[in-house]
Amino acid sequence: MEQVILAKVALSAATFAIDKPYDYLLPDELRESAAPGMRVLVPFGAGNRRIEGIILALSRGQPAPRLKAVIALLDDTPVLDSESIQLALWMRERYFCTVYDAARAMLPAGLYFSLQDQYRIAKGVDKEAAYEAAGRSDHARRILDLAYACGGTAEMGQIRAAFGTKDPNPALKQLTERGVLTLETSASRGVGDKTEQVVSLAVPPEEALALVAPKRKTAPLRYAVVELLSAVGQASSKEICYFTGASAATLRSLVKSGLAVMEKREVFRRAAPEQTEPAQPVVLNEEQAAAFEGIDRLCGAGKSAAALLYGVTGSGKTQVYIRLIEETLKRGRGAMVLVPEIALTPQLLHIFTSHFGDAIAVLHSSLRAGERYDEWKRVRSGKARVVIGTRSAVFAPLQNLGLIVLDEEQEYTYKSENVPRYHARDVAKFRCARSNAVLLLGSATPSVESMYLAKTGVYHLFTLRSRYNTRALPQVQIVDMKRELRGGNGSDISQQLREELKANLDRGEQSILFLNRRGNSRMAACGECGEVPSCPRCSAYLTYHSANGRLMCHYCGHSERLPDACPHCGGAFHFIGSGTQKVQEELEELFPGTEVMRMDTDTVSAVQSHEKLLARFEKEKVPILVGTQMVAKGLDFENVTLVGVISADLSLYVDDYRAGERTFSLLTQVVGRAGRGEKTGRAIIQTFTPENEVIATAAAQDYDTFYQQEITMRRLRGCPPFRDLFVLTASGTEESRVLRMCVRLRRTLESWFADPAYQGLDVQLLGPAPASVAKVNNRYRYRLTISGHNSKTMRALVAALLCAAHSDKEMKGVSVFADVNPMD
DNA sequence: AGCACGCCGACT
DNA sequence: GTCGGCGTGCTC
Repeated sequence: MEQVILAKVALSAATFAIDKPYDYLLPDELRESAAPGMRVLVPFGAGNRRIEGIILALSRGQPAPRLKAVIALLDDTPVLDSESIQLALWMRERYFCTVYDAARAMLPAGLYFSLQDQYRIAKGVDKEAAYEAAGRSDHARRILDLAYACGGTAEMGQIRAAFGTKDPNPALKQLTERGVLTLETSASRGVGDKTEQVVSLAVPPEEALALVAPKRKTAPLRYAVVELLSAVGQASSKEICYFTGASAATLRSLVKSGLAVMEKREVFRRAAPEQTEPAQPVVLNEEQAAAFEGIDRLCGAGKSAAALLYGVTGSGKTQVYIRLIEETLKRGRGAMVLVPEIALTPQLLHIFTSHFGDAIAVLHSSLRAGERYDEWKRVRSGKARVVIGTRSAVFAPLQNLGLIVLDEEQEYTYKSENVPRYHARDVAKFRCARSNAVLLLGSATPSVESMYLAKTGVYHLFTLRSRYNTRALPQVQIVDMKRELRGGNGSDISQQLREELKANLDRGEQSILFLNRRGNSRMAACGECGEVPSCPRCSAYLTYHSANGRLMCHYCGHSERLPDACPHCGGAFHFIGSGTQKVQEELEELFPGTEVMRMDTDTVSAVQSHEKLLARFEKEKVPILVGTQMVAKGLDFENVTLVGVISADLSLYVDDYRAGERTFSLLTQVVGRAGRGEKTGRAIIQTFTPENEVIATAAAQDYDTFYQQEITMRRLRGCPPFRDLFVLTASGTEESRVLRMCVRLRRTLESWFADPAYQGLDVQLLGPAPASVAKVNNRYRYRLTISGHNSKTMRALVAALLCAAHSDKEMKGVSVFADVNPMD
């Protein structure tokens, strides 16, 4: 029998339950150019709607009767190599996402296509014949009217809009079958690539305002947009939406009514790479050299390995990284450095640029789509052989990978909270295994999991115990805030801290105060009745953005103007939140005439200003800096000799097995900020629970004791690394149904576990319980947790459960997803 | 998810 | 009689 070429394709339209490689026939004319890793346009489902897919493999095979054919190729070179395809398949199994979800995470947004279907009147069909074919069908006639009105082609979007709630598909199908219409699909490159939408007024501002003013009450957004444009002339549609709360639809309607015009404008790509002096060669001290040699030996062995570099704050891990990368490049291989957040590591970026210059590509989420795409291409082409970036950079198309460094590996930003819910550490491990590369986890306070694996010999362990220039650790003092309170001091600043600050001011030395808050956001609260505006769609408070003066919801994006007065009692609003402002005020009262600099999301908007603030703090020797978590990271200032932690407890008493680890890490980092220069540093930790072991060990900078306590607790409580938590989240608009879904899931699992085949499986079911944010976007969320071991069997069970939930007919409208060891 | 097929009520 | 409602089942 005649052999044909089959393409195995992962589909963008597939959900997890139906996701698998689908077989398509590859037409002869595509045989030459098609290759695995290319995206394709294929028909799918009973309606043969055209969707995007990606070729996973090509093979010869027998023509099956129900096989459909690939319509077109969307790429001329593969966008994924075979390793990436393997990784995508692995991610599906590991993170319960579709293969396409995984592929999407690997590609820069600038590569996305948006598919547009359009129906064209077929060649050689005249108007009369067309309407005859439409017969008495009202729908078909309307489609033809539309097509002829638009010069013979009607876009699917137009047709849908014209039909409203009615379904145009039967009529379209009829016309297509009778040869009157032909379907064409065009693929255009995705959003934001090199251009942005700029909106400006089409008429003079006064005229525009006069036109929208009468309807100010009924169409406030239109008015707000016109008002903004009158003031600023033109703005990108993104900015307008942010500042006014208008949607893209509002902008379109303004354009449609002739008030505004929208045009695409080129935006400038990548700011010219900062010119830095070539760096001096790195000189390692004895300890660093030992670690370097040990790790480099692993790299040279050409086998995959993982190592943990445990180096106390200031022990110079970066120098070790640089030497390792140099050697990796010498071997002709590529290297990757992952950091928790690019904005917080300007110094690190600077150092790497000065060492590797143009060989570096920087990838992180706040790059514009075009910039990211450019960097991605530089990596793929081999021009850039060192990649530095955040979580998603772990997918960079770096060839011949030799080394991946995960700096500050304990940071939670390495875990994705969106689909695909991957952990960069796991993906890095996979890539290293495939490329015989070395994974290096670096940290001053390693995650308990990683240290456990290092201690049990799974990872090689390298330790840097001495601080750079053998500087002494700061002297740490714990202050009991309960006693302060009893002593009549209700403020945020204890007696001791005040005295130390005074001493620093007298000596002309600088101090940093750290507020241990998880979020940096500000809420509006009524001064009279205490009302805090919350989101109408989510069970969350709205946060106040001073940049646009609006209240916004972090979960669903809802945004509203800050009311002039409390809608309940008419009282005035004031702002509560990270509390940095309050501390700033207290300090200004304590030390009149002293400048107190504040750093939180309210004073920091972009990467730039974060750096600028710090530069000013350093250069002008601003006496006191108050800030949230962003002051804890990577700041090295000679003249800072005092660090104060205002409220050490706040991150500790939350319902998360990682709370201790996170608090220890934060406190250690903050304390390490003191005394980087010639002078010895001091640190003060204020707490209401001075007896707490996490705080005590952090104050003593005693990771080993902290680790021993924590690992014992993890073992006792059945938390990672001893067990894994599979969290299933059900969501839907009806709370009772969502809860019922969780109960059903639990029952299903219990019945499966009763099967003798699973007798040996060591599992425990917890919940259902409402998610920490119980409602998002009007959808209620409940969670069911399975504590067990992340084995193939367990993952298969969870996958089967998701499929069962999907096909549960009584549970329509409730969706379920799974996450392994989530971060909240 | 999204679409077709199929089976019941209210309309020309 | 048919148009159109939404329950059910499949997607190469």
